[in-house]
Amino acid sequence: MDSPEPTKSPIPSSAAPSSSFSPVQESPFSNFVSNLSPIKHDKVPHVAPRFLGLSSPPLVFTSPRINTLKRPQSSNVEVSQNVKGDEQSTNRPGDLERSVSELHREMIVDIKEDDTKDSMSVQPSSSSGCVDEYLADPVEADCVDSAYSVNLNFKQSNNVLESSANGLPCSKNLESVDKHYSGRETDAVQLLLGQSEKGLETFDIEPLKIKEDQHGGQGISDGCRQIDSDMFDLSSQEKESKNLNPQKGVEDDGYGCDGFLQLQPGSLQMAQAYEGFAENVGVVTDAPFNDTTHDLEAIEHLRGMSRRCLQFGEPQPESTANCSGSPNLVDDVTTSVPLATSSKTEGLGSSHVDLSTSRKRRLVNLSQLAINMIPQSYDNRSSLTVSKPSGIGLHLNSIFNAIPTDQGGTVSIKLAVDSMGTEGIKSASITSCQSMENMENCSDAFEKVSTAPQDRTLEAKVSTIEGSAASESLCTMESIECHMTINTKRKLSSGDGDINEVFNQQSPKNKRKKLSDSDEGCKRCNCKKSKCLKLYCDCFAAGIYCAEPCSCQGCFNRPEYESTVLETRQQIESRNPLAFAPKIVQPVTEVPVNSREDGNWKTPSSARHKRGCNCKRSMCLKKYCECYQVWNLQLPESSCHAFHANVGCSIGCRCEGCKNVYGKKEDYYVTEAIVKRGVGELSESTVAAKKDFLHSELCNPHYLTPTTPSFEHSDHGKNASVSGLLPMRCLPSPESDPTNVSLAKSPRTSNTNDILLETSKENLYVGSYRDKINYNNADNILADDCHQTPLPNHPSIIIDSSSSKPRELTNLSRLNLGPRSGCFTLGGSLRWRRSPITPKSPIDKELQQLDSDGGLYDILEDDTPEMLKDTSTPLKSVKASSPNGKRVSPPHKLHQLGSSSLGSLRSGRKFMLKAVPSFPPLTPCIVSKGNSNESRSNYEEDGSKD
DNA sequence: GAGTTTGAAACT
DNA sequence: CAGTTTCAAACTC
Repeated sequence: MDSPEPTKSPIPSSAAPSSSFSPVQESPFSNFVSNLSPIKHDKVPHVAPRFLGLSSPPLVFTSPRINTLKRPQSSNVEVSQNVKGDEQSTNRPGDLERSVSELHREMIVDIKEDDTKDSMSVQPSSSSGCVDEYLADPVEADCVDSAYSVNLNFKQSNNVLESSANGLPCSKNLESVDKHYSGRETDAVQLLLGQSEKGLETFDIEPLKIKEDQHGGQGISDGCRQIDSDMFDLSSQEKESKNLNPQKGVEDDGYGCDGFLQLQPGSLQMAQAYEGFAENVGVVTDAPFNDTTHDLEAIEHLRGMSRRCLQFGEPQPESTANCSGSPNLVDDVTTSVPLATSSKTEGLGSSHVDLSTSRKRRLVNLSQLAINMIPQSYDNRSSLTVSKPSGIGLHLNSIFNAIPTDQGGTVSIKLAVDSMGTEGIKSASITSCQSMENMENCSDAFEKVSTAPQDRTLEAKVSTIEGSAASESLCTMESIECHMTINTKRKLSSGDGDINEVFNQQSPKNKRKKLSDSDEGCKRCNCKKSKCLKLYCDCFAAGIYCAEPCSCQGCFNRPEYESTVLETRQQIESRNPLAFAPKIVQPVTEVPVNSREDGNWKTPSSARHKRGCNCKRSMCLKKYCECYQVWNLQLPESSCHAFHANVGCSIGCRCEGCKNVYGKKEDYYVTEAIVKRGVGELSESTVAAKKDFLHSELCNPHYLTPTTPSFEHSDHGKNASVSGLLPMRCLPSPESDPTNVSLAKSPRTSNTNDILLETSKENLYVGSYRDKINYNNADNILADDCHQTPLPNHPSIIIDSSSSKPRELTNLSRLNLGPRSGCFTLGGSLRWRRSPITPKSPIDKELQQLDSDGGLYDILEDDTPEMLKDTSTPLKSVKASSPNGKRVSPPHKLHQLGSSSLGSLRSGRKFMLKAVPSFPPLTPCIVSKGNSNESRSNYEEDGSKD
């Protein structure tokens, strides 16, 4: 079911309602699809399909990966649907199209004028890319989270792209479009109009002419201002001419656009137009329309969305191929364009945005987007929830770590934004993203952005807007984007299973291109004897299906063997609930001390390995060391991103002669000792650090994947000492040692986080509780929505938000429970995942509180710490918790578990174990609903066992 | 590309 | 729980 079937299913669904794109449509199928594709995305480059349906098989990464995977899927699904709709629309020579085409022309003209000013330079996707990225970010975030939730926005973007694709009679046109950047917008428009036949070149020329003709009199300088007005006018005209239902658009906006797209009034309109797009068959036309009518920003958003969609699109093609009721269209789009097309399409979409968008607007829009995005997550559930981590527990963590490390809390946000933008740009031009390169690029982009005053303003706005939430969303966005690109690559490359088949369908060439483009970095497994059914296999461990990039032999980690995979996963999880949990736990604790001062989060122990390494000869200086190891996301995805875990060794490590560059075990002790000294005192610096840390964490996957800590906890602390961070946190568990918490924390507690925990258990609990509440509220809302309108209604939202999140939320809401022990653990992990975004607002509040109370950490910690706290035996070393201690797939199931056995919650382990095993199936809401009980039962069983 | 080294994962 | 084996990645040549 997970991968293949779902993908297929979506097709019909999409096909059925060609015109209507109601988010609901995405529902089950879309969810499945999203899940499937997302998996791929997660691994990104490789497009490794995750184990969708597998309830137990945590989707690969219960935490982040799943989300990422899902996102792409959702996007794909949506896209497929959209495509269908587009096809229909495009195919239909409706009056709307005509009118639209006309409008587009006008639009184009206007845009060009604007572009000439702003974008002329911008045209190169790069410049626009930033904005686009920003805009896109939201979308991406949606996509990312959307794993479950199908972001309307994303859909819209997808729709646009698809529509464009549809409009393009020939894949070649798309390519040409890509090549002819300037012509992109026009091309897109034309495509939308169905003028693709003429060819890109003609488009380029025509639009220009049009500009001259229509706006010849207008100065370029006027472009921006007038453009806006013109845009509006045009939009209104278009609407009228098209007979499009503005209302629909508005309503739709309510879904997706409001959340993300709502930027400015104009942008809103744009968003609406987009939404209207999705709904209306003439989506394509709408897209252009939006571009023209709405602010460039909106366009960029759309573009970014489309772009991301495209990126996802790679997977999309798969999904589309699988799902698309009309293989022709799919084939046309996918095969002709495949990955490349996706990128191209992105380029197109981006180009539109780029051209149209002006920095200022961008800035504004971005800020708004950031804001909107946050709400959207709630509203839409889609992106915000993104649960960055969803992408990948470890990987994400590593990624996030990297980001924050570089620039720290707020900075990380900026990076996220910037990176988003840069990524978008690059991705536009370059579909394939190379993990490290991408990151670097992102960072570079970030720098660039920072340099630009406008960008700065944006950044500031973003940061201010939702603070951590925004940053998170952004971060997630970035990661998502990266993943997206990677995923697309992977999708392209991946041909395994149905999903893979889909890719294959697209076109080997495309795949190859993508692979080649993106991917050298994206390594995948090379298993020969394990059949990719053991943790030896990175893919399997990551919860991803093996794909083309893999050179494994006798691989069973494929959609075709889903049942086998699931069973195996279950077995492994039964042995070690944390087996699939992220290995790296966030550094919450450590960051503050050394790294902060230095500004290096990475440095010493920003993140910790769950179990800790056991190096004896490598001195923790080689990749053999899991702490030092460069986590290429461990997953294929990671490989692409190639994020360095940069995890310092900690007490948990049993390494000998540790020389870990990122933090020696000895150093860790020292730091701990220092911390201990100051533990009792929460200096302002610590508080600030905490704040920063929170922000960073928000961005960091760890939060998303608090599981690790919990897991560690759960591990029983076999290595109590082993798991540096976790143990630290765990120790504090009030229950276990309320009074001695600090003591219990022991050395590790030294970490600021630990300190915080120590400082006030109450605070922690309270904070965590609050978080829970907040999250719960949001979750509840989401959950309600989900439940009420499972997939269909809020496909995007429900589906994605870290796919599992909705479930979790629902579970949480159910559980709601409370009291800390159980609730906390679950809530924490769950919250984070699901609400990295949603929570933001709450988080911000909490941060503020923390400021005053220093409880922020609590929240953060709560996620894991609570888990840990709950864990009866904090000291148990990580190993104990998870012998393997590898990736603990966190959370998804945690909620369920929590729900199932609140009473058992106390025993962190039980909880953890339950949670771990019960990874929510990749499939979104549906699964969650249906499986929730199962997972619960499982958890409960585990708990009973415990 | 083949072989070696390494340490995690799995097994006993 | 400890020890051993298996495994695949990382590394070296």
